Amino acid sequence: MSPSRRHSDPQPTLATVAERAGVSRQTVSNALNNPELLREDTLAKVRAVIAEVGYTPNRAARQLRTRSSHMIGLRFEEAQEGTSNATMDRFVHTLVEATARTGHHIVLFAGDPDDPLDGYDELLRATAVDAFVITDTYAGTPAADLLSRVGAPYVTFGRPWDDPSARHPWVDVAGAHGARLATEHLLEVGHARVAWLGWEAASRIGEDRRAGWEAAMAAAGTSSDGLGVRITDNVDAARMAAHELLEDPTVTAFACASDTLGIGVLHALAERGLRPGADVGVVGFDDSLGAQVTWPGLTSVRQPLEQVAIEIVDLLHTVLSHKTVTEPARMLEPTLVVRRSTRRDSAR
Amino acid sequence: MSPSRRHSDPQPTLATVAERAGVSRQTVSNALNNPELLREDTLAKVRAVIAEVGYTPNRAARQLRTRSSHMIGLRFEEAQEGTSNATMDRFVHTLVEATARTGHHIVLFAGDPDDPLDGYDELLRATAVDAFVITDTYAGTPAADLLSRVGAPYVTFGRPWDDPSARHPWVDVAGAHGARLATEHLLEVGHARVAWLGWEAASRIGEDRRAGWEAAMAAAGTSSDGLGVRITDNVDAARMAAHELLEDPTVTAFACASDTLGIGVLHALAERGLRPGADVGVVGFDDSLGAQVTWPGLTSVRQPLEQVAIEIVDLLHTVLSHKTVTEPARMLEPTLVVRRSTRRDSAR
DNA sequence: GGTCTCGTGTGGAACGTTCCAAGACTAGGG
DNA sequence: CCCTAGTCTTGGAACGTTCCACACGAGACC
Repeated sequence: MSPSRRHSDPQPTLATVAERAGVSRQTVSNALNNPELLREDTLAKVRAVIAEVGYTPNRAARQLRTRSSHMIGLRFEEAQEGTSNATMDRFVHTLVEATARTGHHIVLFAGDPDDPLDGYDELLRATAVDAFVITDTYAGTPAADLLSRVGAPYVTFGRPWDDPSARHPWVDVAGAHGARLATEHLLEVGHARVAWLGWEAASRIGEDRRAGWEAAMAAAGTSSDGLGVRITDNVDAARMAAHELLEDPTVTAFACASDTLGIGVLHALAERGLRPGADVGVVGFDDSLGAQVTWPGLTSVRQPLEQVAIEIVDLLHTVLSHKTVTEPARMLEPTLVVRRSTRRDSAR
Repeated sequence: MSPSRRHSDPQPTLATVAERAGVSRQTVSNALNNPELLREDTLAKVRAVIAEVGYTPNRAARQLRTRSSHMIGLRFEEAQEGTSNATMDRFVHTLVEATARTGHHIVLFAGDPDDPLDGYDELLRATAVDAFVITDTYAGTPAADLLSRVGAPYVTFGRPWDDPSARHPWVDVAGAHGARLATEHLLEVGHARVAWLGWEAASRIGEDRRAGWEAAMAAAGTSSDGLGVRITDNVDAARMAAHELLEDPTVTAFACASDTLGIGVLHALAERGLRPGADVGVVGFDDSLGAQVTWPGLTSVRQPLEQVAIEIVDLLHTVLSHKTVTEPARMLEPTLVVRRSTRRDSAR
């Protein structure tokens, strides 16, 4: 029994592979990164040895030399009730899958909720990540500004609301279009006066969606006066607002800025003995799990989050390969998922 | 204007700091990693320079030398409808925060859904992560077995169902206890015959929870014969099962293995014109967003996911510092969140 | 006064990779 | 036959950090 016998064989390195293949280290490196430089038989031989010993390049060494970590930073925000938080993992999952295809990984980091910049520069200075994906553009874009200033690559999910002249790459979903789809659907189903339950005026996203509702109402030639309400994103606030609007019997439909609000309306209907769909139409926003499971099913605007993630990775890839981004801004369109809350027939 | 002027100053390194502070590289390294080795004034001087130039150690270099990346791998599973998926981001968020406190980060990776091992050894061989957190112990623990075999550290969320003799560190929530709490609560509120809606027998977690219901029923001296049902985790299956059970007028309460099933019961009640809480009691499991927003609010068993994450990080920390783990298995207890679906008074 | 210890600080080497400049071999042209 | 151009391969250096062995000076002890 040899005394220095290791519990398992040490990790194979470039040198190990080179020796076994009878070539130099650099040749093995080329086999991995520039295979076209090698003669066919040499390449085949090296590859065989790589497979045989199960060699994988050491990321740290590669990162040290090339100054690129193949890691993408994503600040994982505090789970805030309501908004699009619940839909976040649909997005993150596709992001992980899409980045994997280019050999990148997603690194999550936390940050002080009161400091939108916290965490970014630490990772950057430690050269732990190559780029960032920024998802919170609700409250301006301080993180994006910071990264621009230090010249770090990033892509945002969300347009630069405050600065239309910003030239950084971003992907967003046309919320106004989604609200318009929702409203048009309700009008088509036969509702004349469609109310809007939206967020406070400070929310850019909320105002954008509201604009879609207004546009659809205007296009139908219906006045939207007194039908639009701004409240906080919370079931009870929506329930109470719905009760108030339903005092006017001509109001028979609600388009909402979120599923939470839509569910609040359903609560109000339940309390009034009104049937969702048959009596009053309701549309939510985000197609969250809540919309899917709540009784009797809430029609909702679905954001193409998978596509958003794919576009973001595509932009990241372009930015990281130092190409100029020809089209840095991409706006995607949401779709409508119809459920029983907008079906006039009460048949199941 | 100097011709070689860079857009921004290059990253400061250990050498930069050493030179400015008039000490050697090693002394700066010690200031960071072994401050007790330095004289007080030297330490102060070095720290001042570090702060002044904004130095952060390069992770790649450190990782290369110390062979530890301070990264924790987490395979981000496909979002599967139902189960505890919806609650996953509550868990992940705390995990990120807790790991940050020890200077670690979470790296997400994807894997072929059909291959539970996919992705693990690639990260491992590339020395990209120090350890893993494994969250899917439903279908056995092939990933854990792989990691054990190659000697890689890991902690699982979920006990080793198939192998009680397994000695790896894990954290889990006592599902049986949760179901027991749910059932006892329903009995206390005045329901005599509490039905159980659970998953198929193949689910270890499902059977564990069911055992809690059976225990509570037995303790109350009530027969549970014919009251336990095994179905797939889906709203409609639960709705139909509830309709069937409600044909027996003595059945006035349901404990469920998931919120999805609980919501299915609420659908059935709505269709029968029965009032949740007042007429029939319903308890779900997981305290998902759905339980919180669905009308009129679903009482549910809440898993202490934040605590689970904290315990996992604690175990990871112990494992990574090569200490022997004194208590590798930790079972946490869930709590009951009471909402209107179990309130007999119909007052709001 | 020499030696031994202790508290501090130093410079060389190493981690595993890729960049760089140059070497070895092959083939083609004068 | 030599020179050159081109193809393929090579060893040395470098990335920024930490490990290691050792140097230095001060005080304690014999």
